[in-house]
Amino acid sequence: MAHPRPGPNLNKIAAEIGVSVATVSNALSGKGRVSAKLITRIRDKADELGYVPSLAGYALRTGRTGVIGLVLPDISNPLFPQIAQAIEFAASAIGYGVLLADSRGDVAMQTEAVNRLIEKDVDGIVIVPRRGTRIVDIGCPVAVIDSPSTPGNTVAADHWQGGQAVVEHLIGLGHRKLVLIGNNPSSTVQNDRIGGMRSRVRSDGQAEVLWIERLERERGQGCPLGLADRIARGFTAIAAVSDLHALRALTELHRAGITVPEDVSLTGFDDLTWASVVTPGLTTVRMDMPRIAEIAVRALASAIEGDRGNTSPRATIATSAEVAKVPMQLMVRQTTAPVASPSRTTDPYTLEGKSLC
Amino acid sequence: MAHPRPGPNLNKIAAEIGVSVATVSNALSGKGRVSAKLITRIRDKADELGYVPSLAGYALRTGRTGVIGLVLPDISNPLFPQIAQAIEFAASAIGYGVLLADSRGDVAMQTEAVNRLIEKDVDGIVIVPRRGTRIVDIGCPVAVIDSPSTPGNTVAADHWQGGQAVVEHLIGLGHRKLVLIGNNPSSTVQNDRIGGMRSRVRSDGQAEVLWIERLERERGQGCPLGLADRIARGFTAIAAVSDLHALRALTELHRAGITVPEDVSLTGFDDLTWASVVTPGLTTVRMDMPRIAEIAVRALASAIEGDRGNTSPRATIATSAEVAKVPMQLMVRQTTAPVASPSRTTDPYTLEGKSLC
DNA sequence: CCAGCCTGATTAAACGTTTAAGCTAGATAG
DNA sequence: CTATCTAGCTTAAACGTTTAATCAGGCTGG
Repeated sequence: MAHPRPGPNLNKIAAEIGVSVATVSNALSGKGRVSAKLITRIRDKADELGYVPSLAGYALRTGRTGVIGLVLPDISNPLFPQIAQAIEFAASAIGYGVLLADSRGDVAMQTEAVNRLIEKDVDGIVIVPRRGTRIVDIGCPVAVIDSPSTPGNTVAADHWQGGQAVVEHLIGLGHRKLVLIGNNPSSTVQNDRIGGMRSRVRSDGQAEVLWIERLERERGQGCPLGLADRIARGFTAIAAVSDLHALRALTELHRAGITVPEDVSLTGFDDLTWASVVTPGLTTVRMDMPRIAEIAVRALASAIEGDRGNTSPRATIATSAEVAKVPMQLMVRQTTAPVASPSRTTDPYTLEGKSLC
Repeated sequence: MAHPRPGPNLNKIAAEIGVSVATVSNALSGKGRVSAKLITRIRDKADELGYVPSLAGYALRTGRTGVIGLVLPDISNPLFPQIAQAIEFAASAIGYGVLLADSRGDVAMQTEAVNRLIEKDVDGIVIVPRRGTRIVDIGCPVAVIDSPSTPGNTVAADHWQGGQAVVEHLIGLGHRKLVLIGNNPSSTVQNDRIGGMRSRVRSDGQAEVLWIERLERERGQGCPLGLADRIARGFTAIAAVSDLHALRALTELHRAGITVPEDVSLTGFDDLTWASVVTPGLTTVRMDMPRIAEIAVRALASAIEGDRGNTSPRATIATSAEVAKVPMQLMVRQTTAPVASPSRTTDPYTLEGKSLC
C-alpha cells in the first residue's frame, strides 16, 4: 500500500559499490574524508543509476527544504507576471523552488497565505505586500519587495529616480509645462514617482498634479480628466504614474482630436506587457525586475543559510540589502517627441475612445 | 549547528500527555483505534501547543509531499495571472501547495522545468504547454491545460463554442459580413476559435479570415490589415482571435477614421485584464479559469491519491476528465452594437477608402 | 619499537512521521 | 473455568538523509 519512491537512493548506490551509505553521502556532498578515486567511482555510479536525492530525507535531517514562498498581493496586478518570472528565475538559479501563494487582494488572506507557506515548511518568504499592509513578524526569514516604507529588509525599485528619469527625458525634448497624473496620493510608490518627477521640473517650468481618485470622487467614475483644457493652456507633456493611466489619457486625448506625440508627449510607468505592442509604443519606465528579484532572493538565501545556529523561533531578518533601491530604466518609444516639432515621420495614431463617461 | 525545527512534534505531545507517539499520530489522523476521550484530549493538547505536522517527516514516510508543480509556457503570456491564480486557489482549497516553474518560452526549458519540479518531489504536475509542444512521458501524474490535441488527460476551454458564442452575438445584432482575424493557422486553439465562428455564420452571410502572420510575411511586421477596405466592401463586424489582435484592429480602424462600435463592431478573445479598462470596453469572451483549474487540480489529486499501490515508475495518467471541455463566457461590453444603428452616429463620413496596404 | 597522528573508511543515531504487528486486560462464549 | 475475542494501547521498524563518533591501519617521529 505504498510508495517505495522509484529512484535509487544512497543505500542502493552504497550496496552496489560495496561501501557504507555514509561514505556515499560524504562523497556526493564533498564533506567528509573520502579518497579521490572512490569519490569519482561513486559519482559515476550515482549518475549511472540516475540518482536524485530525496528532498524529504534531506529536509527531515537538515530542516531545510530548499523552497521559498512567494506571496503576491493580488494576481490581477498587471506587474505580477514580471515579478513571478523574475523571482522564479533567480530562485531556481541558486537551487531554490518557489511556492506560490496568492493573497487574492484580501488583506486578511495575506497572513493566511503566509501560514499556508509555513505549513509547507518553506525556508523563507518573499512578500510583495498589498498596499498599506504591514508585514507581521513571522517565524522565518522574509524579504519584502517594493514597499520601502516597511521596516526590515526590503528591496524596491527606485521610483523617485524613475520619476526623475522621465522628466529629464521630457525636459531634454524641450517640454516645460507638464501634467502629472497619479491615482492616489496615499500610495507611497506613486508619491515617490510624482516626487521624483517634480524634483526635476525646471524653475522656468511648471508641473500640475492630477489625482484621479480625487477627481473621480467629485465627478464620478471614469470622468474626463480635462486634459484638452490643459493642452490649450500650454501644457505640452503628460506624465502618468502608471501605464494604465497613460492609456486612459491617450484615449481622452484622441477623443479630443489631439494627436500623440505631435501635439503632446505622453509617458507611463511600469512597462506593462501591452505597452510595447500598442501603437504608438508607449514611452515608459520599467523596474529592473530581474535585478530586484535577484537581490531579494540572495538576501533571503543568505539569511536562510546563515540561520544555522540561530534557533530562536522569532523572525530572522535577512541581513544584507536592508533597503536596497534598484534604478528604473527609461524605455523611450513613440509617445514622446520634441516639443513643437513641425512634422514627425511617425505615423499619427488615433486610438479614439467613444462612449463612456 | 542545526535546526531542531522549532515547533512541537508528535513526541512532544505524546510525552506531555503520557502516551506513545503512535497513539498521537492515530488520534490526529483518525486511523488506528483510539478511545474517544483520548482523542479529544490529544486534539486539545495539539492545538494548545500549536502543533503543525512536519511535512518532511510525512513526506519521507508516505512519499507524498502535498505539493504540485505548475509549469507555464512563458510568463509573458498575458493569460498567465488568471491561470496561476486559479490553480493556486483550487490547489490550496484541497490542501496542495503550488510550486512554480516557468519555461520562459523556450521549448527545451519546458522539460528542464519539469525536471526541477520532480527533483523537488512534487506529487503531480499541471502543465500549460507551449504551443506545439508535446508532453513527454514523465514519472508522475500530469494534467494538461488547454492543449486539446495532446493525448492524455486534458482540460481545456471550449474554444469552438466560444467562437460560436461570439458570432451568435454578432448575428443577433444584425451583422452578416464578418472579418475574422487570426494569427497563425497552425495553432489548434486559434483554429478552434475560428472554426466555431465560421460554423455560426448564416448562409446568407459571409466570413473572411485574415491570418496575421501570413500577411506580415508578405507585407512586413506590423503592416496594416486592410480593414478599412473591408468595411468599404460592406463588412460590419470584426472578430479577432485574441484581445491583442482586437486592440491592433482598433488602432487601425481609428487611424482610418472608423469609429467603434458605430461604424463597425469588434470582438476579442481572452478578456485580458486591460480589456475592461480600455475605452470603449472590449466585447470579448473569457475562459472559465476557476472551473478549468478546479477540474485539472481535482483530476491530478485523484490520480495522486489513487496512485497508492501502483508502484510502476512509468507515468500515471489522471483518470477522470480525460478531455474535459469547459464552456467560455461571452463578455458583452461597448465595442459591439447593432448594425446600421440609425441614431447616434456622429455623421456617416462617407468612408474615404484610405487605401492602406 | 612504541606512542601518536593522519587518512579513509564505518557505525549509529537522529530528524518526524506512519503503520504493521504485538501486547494486555476485560468481556464474552462455551 | 477456560478459551477466544476485541478494544485500546505500545513497540518497533521504516522512509532517505546527514553527521558526530569511532575504528583500523599506515606512517612518522622520537
